[in-house]
Amino acid sequence: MSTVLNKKYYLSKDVVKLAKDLIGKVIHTNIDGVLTSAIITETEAYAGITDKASHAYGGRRTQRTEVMYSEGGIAYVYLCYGMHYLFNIVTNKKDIPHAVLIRGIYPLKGIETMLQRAHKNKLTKDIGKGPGKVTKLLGIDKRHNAISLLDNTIWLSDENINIKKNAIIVSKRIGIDYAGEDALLPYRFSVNDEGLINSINK
DNA sequence: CGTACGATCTGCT
DNA sequence: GCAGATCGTACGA
Repeated sequence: MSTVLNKKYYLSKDVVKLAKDLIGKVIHTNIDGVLTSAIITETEAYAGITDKASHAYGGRRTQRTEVMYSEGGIAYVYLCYGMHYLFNIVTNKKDIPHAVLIRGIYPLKGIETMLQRAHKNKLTKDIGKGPGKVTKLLGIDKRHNAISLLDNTIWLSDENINIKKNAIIVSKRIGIDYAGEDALLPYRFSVNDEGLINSINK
């Protein structure tokens, strides 16, 4: 049985717990006329105005970060290093800029399309490892910034994929050395390859 | 208006 | 392991 993640889910007050819970959930996109879906294998939490690694640190509100202050359940997509789109899920209630960055996925449906988008000819374990690759495979770009995740373009579901607790790795976040001591926070969650394969093959 | 740089990936060494 | 690609955003002048 499959359940689409609803508004209540995204309104969770605990962004770190949510980031962990999203491991093993399924993300679907209906973009450019193609349906794709993939298991979420890696996430990072960005905990609002007190988190130095967050774009909303210190309560910063700009045209770009305004999206993060919306009510949970929408997408925050932005360009990084001038060439990669990064996909985040905005969580918590309005005016609390929490978000979860999706850093890794593993393709389930629409694999042919994803291979084309990645310019690859075969499926590998690491095809969806890395936040820039996630958006590339799923076809997400800045057009999808601020869209609802309760609609039929991008949405998430719980397919009862059972990831063993001990297959989830908790670590510090990546690429945020500028965040001082907050760079050390255990806000990154990922499932190891073995745990992932075990969950898919049943 | 100018400028510095980033929640990265790839290919070459 | 490292440099290069490449550009919107943020912020100071």
